[in-house]
Amino acid sequence: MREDYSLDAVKEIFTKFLVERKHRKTPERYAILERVYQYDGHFNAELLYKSMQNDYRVSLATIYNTLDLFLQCKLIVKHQFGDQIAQYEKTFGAATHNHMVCTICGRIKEFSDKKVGKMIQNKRFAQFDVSYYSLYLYGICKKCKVEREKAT
Amino acid sequence: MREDYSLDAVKEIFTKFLVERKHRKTPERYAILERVYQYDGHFNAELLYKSMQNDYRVSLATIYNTLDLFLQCKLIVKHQFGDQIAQYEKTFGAATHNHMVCTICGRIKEFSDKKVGKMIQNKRFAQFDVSYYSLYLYGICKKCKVEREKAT
DNA sequence: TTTGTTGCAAAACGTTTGCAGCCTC
DNA sequence: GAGGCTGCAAACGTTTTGCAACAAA
Repeated sequence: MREDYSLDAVKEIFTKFLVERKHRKTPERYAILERVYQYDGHFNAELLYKSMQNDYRVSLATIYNTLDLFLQCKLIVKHQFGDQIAQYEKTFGAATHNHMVCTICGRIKEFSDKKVGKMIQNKRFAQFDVSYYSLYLYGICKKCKVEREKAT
Repeated sequence: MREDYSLDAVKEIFTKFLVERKHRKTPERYAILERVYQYDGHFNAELLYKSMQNDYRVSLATIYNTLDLFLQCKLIVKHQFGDQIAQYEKTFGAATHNHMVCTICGRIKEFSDKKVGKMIQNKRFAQFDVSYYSLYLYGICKKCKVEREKAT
């Protein structure tokens, strides 16, 4: 994941991917890519779909289909934090970070730690080509901790 | 997560939890707990349900309800590796380990690395009480890599 | 006796699929 | 023009919920 990027660079990567795989360069795909890269944090398919309806006509099916393409060319990453809703996140322009998930309220907090990434990069995993990783810390956030203490 | 444990110890933890929270000690709950602790690797709700049907009559609803209790008292851990099916795993008796998920075939391989655990233990997370963590490495497993190379 | 828990079935939910029409290539 | 891609709606599979009957406390 890199912090310096331009939307054009991202589009270029996507175009290259589409051409290589002999997929078509449809306007829907680029419209979705632009919207996806407007999100700074997490988003899900439903949210993306609703946010696009005002200015672009796309179906949920196309959203899902297109998100899958973005996953394949690693322009986004997919998370599933305990509930059934898949969360997505852009990879370019997002600093490497990990997630703390509150097991009470479900809120997600990000934190960065270069050590984990370095450790994974340095380690050789037998017979496995690592393309990315996710580190989730589950626990209780400050807010819920305070509330719990108040209750007793 | 500890490697030395007895089923009795696990039951005791569960009983203590039920009493504390003023929940009832039903035979179904203990039957499910026993079955859950017979699994060495991952299992899902459906699998657990089907495996119990032969020797104990429980509904899927109760399975889900009970798994949730086990999660609350940390006797199991829940994973969602990309697909929609939640996977569970016992915590006692399972060595600390992380997961490598193949993005092509979905197969999951475990690996252990003490460094990650230590790093997390040593780090102080601002305003967040960590109870456990999950580290997932996504990539391509040996089998899929070989097959892909064969294809070209 | 009270009320938390159960099984059952139906509902809910996010996601996937089938298909006719459309539009890249 | 061929066939990949679209929107739409229906289907899917996992999980949740409502409710009457049951049983732990």
